[in-house]
Amino acid sequence: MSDTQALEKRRAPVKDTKTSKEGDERHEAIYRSISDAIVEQRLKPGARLREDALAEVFGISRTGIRKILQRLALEQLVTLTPRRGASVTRPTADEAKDVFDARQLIECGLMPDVARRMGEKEAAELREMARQERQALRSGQQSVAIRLSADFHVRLAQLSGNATLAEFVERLCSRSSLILAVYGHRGHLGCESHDHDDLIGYLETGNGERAKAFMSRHLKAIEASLSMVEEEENVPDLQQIFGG
Amino acid sequence: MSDTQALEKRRAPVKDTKTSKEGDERHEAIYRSISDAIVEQRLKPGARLREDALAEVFGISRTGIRKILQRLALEQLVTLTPRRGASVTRPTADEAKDVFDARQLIECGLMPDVARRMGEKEAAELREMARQERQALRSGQQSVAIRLSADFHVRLAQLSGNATLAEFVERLCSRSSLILAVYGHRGHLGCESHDHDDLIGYLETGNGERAKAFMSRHLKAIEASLSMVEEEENVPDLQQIFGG
DNA sequence: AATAGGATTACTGTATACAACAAACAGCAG
DNA sequence: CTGCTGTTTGTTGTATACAGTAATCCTATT
Repeated sequence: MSDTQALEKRRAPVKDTKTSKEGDERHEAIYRSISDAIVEQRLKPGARLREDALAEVFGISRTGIRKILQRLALEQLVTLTPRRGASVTRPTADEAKDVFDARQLIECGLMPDVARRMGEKEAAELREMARQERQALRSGQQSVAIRLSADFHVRLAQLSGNATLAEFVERLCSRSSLILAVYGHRGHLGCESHDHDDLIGYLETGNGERAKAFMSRHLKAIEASLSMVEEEENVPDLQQIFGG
Repeated sequence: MSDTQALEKRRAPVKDTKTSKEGDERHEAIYRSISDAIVEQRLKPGARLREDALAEVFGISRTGIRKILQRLALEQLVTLTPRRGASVTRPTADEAKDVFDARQLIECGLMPDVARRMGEKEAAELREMARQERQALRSGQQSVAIRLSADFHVRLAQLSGNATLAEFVERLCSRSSLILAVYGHRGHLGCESHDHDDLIGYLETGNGERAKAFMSRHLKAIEASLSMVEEEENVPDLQQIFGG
């Protein structure tokens, strides 16, 4: 296999001209590739992410991969253990609670601002996003639907006009997708499909308080739909059983 | 000068045994060194942070410095421009508004939880922090006082029990220090010294709503104390003057 | 004398090589 | 047959070398 590797290495230099011209954008694309794969659960929690393997797949060296991995680690999508490398984060029940409490506080608090800044153009954009989400769900693409749902919440936060809080919501939504992947029931992905449309309705009429209350219930419903049993790891039980 | 550099390089290997044993902790220490220097305004907004220089100062190679710089960039304490390197972030007025709005939402929203979890031990710890802050202020160490004030707000958020939101507050406080450094008046650092003690009082008696209202006024007062004039940079005027 | 153009310099971006550590496996002893 | 230890392999951590780019300075020309 190392022979194949050696041969494939020759393909990298071909991209050099392109890489040097738009290196940052390539990094961004790779980052998003991995991020999407995690959020869409194609990379399952606990999956190991070896630097060599990623470097080979994306045709850049380990240096760049490490940079991306660190960014993902800071966003808590991957866990970086000192000499063991990177793996997709497996959120604990406590973390899940923290994330949803945080979403309650921030996303609900943002609704009045969003309602105030809501125009026809924004409403149309959100409706289109909700439509795509429904469509994905109907055609059985649950992974895609999860990501589109997260995108919807993020876009909503961005419409508040506060970039800092929008960024926080983005991170919370990414982690939520991970939480859904671990604790969610198959066939019931957090957001009910009509919920988002209802929400747009309240926002469109400028009814911030109503939207806030609705968002609160919406998030509570998602959280309630989770089954908070910590999946047993490979060899964890002994300590638990004997009261370690 | 490059000769001196070449000679000094020999000092690095001496540390290797130590570095390899506790490399992570050393990185953490360096990170905090730089972070503190920024928050305490010993590194002023706009200051360039050359990788070579930092690498030499801390006795590690550029690789490690880059890692730290990237982390600081993600926290928005330093700005990383593509081929120009790193510099201390100079917050804009818009960013300042976003940050303080975010603090209003999050820190105020956290107060009821904090009040609920407040015990004697926690109150004592906070009073000690407030005392140190007053002392630093009295002895003219404004830089230190700014950092201690930020530490106070962060510790408060941690007492809410929500690690995720506490982390957000930490980042917001760091950026606030930067904002104070740029837009604050000399001699009037954001937090009034007695404010924090009053706040502890409300929290100690479990009066979450009162604490919430007080925190809101507290933050508003800090924001109001800023003079929101964007400092002229070195050579920026031409475009502004001629309506670029 | 001032400006434009070119050359040099200084800095970052990237890859690769080397070293250290942890885990897995095999071999040996009980 | 089971448990322990030594070796080997695989993977990360760190440094350094090389390349490319932007900024600065110097020179020449108008």
